[in-house]
Amino acid sequence: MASNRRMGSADSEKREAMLDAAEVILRDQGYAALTSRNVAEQTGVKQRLVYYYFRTMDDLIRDTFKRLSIRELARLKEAASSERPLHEIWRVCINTSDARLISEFMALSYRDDGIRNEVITFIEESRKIQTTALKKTFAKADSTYSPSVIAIIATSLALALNREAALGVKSGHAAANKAIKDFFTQIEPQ
Amino acid sequence: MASNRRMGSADSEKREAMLDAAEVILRDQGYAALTSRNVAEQTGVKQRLVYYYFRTMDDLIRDTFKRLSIRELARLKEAASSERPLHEIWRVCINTSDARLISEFMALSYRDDGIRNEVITFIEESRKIQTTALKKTFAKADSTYSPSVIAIIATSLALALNREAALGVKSGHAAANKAIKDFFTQIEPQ
DNA sequence: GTCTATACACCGATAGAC
DNA sequence: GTCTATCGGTGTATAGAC
Repeated sequence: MASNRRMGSADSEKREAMLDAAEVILRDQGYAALTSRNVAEQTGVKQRLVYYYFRTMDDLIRDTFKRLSIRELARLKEAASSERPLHEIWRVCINTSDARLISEFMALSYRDDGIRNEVITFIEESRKIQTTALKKTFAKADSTYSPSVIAIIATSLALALNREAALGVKSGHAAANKAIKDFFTQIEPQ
Repeated sequence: MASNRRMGSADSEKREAMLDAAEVILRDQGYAALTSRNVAEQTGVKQRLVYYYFRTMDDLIRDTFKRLSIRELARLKEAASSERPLHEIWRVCINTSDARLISEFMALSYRDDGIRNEVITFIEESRKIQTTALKKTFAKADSTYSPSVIAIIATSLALALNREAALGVKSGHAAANKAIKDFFTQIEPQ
């Protein structure tokens, strides 16, 4: 039963501010705290206005992830087209969005079809970008490693290092980071 | 302000049933749905009884993770003392708790001090078990790989494979799994 | 041990004024 | 565009009867 409530345009400044607020709330307080009242307060408006820009709270969460996804894929593409793609992609993965924010979207993706589809698309897109970059560089260096396997391992490791660092665990991190960088330097010198 | 409400003992059957219910709810519906009403319904009792066995809902969540943590560490220890520790530990990591359940505890650990401490202890304990097992096997095989780096990489990869499989993504998984197993077989043959 | 009943806060979403 | 006011529903936690 769709209501015929009036809605604001998608390029409004207030709307962007609400997406910003949603990111902050998700990161700091988790998805249970992502309420229309909290978004309104953080944005400096009244609760009712949130429903002027978003049909439901689910819509707001999805749009928040979509915006994040576009931003991260753009960073990856830029890194892939740089002079040292392996090193630059690793740098992007290690300096990605806050681990707390990612973990919220992960948890949500298992129960919200809309977010799950967005997350799957993001994973597949980023893996494609990474694998393509690795393939090119490996070919130049006559390496026999499997680009797709290295892509999965590096992504997994970067996520885990970020997650643990956010928790305060860091034993063995420096060594793992060095091992990956040494491996990439061997294939992509200078 | 602690209340002097009466409390049930820690080894009651109903209490265990409530922890079981909490795991199911967390896995299937997420932490926002982990309410005293839902736990009561799933356990077949009235809401009030949940507060007879747990002082607060936070206590219930923490005890749920503690029980899970003990169970998983026991499985790891058993694997480490088997005849083929590397292969057995990898098997335990790949067949660990449901990825959805883990992601809920991960998200919670960033905001609940009690859970965070339990999670940190779990990570450090399991890493110690893994690294010790790797060290022994590597020494026997004269391998020069760093046990702690391999432990972090393998754990990260297992978590990522489980997470993506739960989402429905599986491209490159078979190859990654094979690469790890080949590596372990090289060091730990038969 | 287990229950009914209840206090009080907060949630999503809407109607309709300005 | 932005607001006040409000609906019905659900959350934690408690008092106290049986």
